[in-house]
Amino acid sequence: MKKEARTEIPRKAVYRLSVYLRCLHRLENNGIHTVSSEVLAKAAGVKSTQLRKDLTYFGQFGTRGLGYDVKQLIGMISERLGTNSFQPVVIVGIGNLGRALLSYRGFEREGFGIVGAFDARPDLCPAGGLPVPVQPMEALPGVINGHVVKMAVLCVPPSAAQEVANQLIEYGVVAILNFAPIVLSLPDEVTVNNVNLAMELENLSYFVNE
Amino acid sequence: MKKEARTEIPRKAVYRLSVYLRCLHRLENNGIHTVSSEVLAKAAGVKSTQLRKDLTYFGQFGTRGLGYDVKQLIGMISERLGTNSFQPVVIVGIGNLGRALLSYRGFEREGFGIVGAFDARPDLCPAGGLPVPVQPMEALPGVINGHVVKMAVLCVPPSAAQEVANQLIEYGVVAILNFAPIVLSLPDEVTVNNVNLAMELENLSYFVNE
DNA sequence: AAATGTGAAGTTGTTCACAGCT
DNA sequence: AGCTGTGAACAACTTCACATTT
Repeated sequence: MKKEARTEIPRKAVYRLSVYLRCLHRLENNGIHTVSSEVLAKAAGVKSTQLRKDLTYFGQFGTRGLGYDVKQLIGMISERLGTNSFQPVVIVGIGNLGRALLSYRGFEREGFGIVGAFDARPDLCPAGGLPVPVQPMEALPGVINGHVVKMAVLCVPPSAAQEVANQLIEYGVVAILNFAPIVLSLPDEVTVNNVNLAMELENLSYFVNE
Repeated sequence: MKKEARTEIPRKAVYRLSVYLRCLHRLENNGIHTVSSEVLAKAAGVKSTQLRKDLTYFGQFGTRGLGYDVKQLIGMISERLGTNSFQPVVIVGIGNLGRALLSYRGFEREGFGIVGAFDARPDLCPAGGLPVPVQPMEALPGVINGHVVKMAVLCVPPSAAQEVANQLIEYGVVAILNFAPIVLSLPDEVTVNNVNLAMELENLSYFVNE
């Protein structure tokens, strides 16, 4: 009930926006200023009509007979995705995967910054080479409040995931990137994106058998 | 043109099969032998009609008035997903993420086994604590042939991804789990699942602004 | 009585066809 | 002439309603 106006925009369209953004950045780096829906769509692996339809969910940005201004489109999409402004993120659960994500440089480049890493047993997490220290769970509410954190990455074991998610929500987080292989039950106003590596492999496996 | 019969089954339904499988395993561990579509669907976070429709793509497995046999369903889904038999996997690109995936134990449990890890510069990959040694790219075709590998996990930098993907296909791989943030162009008979962490965060970020 | 399986209806997302700018 | 923007047609997926089975 809070996601009015924007809820009408297909979630898949929002996903594709990220793909377009990446392609546009590549074009920009190559010194290209203007691009047609045909060309951009091909780069993004979609049909040109879909690209145009996706963009019109957000407004009119093209020039008929000419195409789209690369810089302007980048600006528009970045703004809509909220990657223009700095977005603080916490990561909970510093096992193998959590550590890898902490070390992953890709986030900063896109406007995200990890402002806190947490684990139930920070003493068991080798601190070597991590950009931020691993803190105990007790420190979580303080950091979330201090940085006004709205987004969290969840890498705890499945048995702990629901409980930790509940805590995150309670402290003010409204969006969770969940790597734990369970279905979280959370209020509707919270957005959850699930990434399940075993599931992706299983899915591929299905298609391997012709 | 090769995916006859099976192509008719919605890809999303295949994805959900993995979710159901996980829930069924949990039920089995709790000593539950029979489950209704209502209960299983709730556990999986879908509607019961959808669960039933998904299952009927593969046959009839329930008993009216009673429900589904947990063990039997597990067997059926595992077989369809191909996780009953051992599925060898190679992983290419042993950076932060690649290393994390190598150390991730979840794969083995699901019937997958990493039979080879490869990197353009194995000398730069600290070998400590990895279950398999990191080999140079030259060793790739030999391993793929030797183990009849059909699936690969791709964690190389975006600039190298397309080229490495082409090699993998050439050597006989038909399914790729791609972590590189680019759109791979590959023949239709190859299945690609993309996982893009920055994109998942961007997507969440969109929903953070109400 | 309880719960599955399924055609039909409904919903959502994609593509077409072309009108409308530049 | 070229390319965008968009209502209408289409396709894919989901949900409903209920007949069917145990």
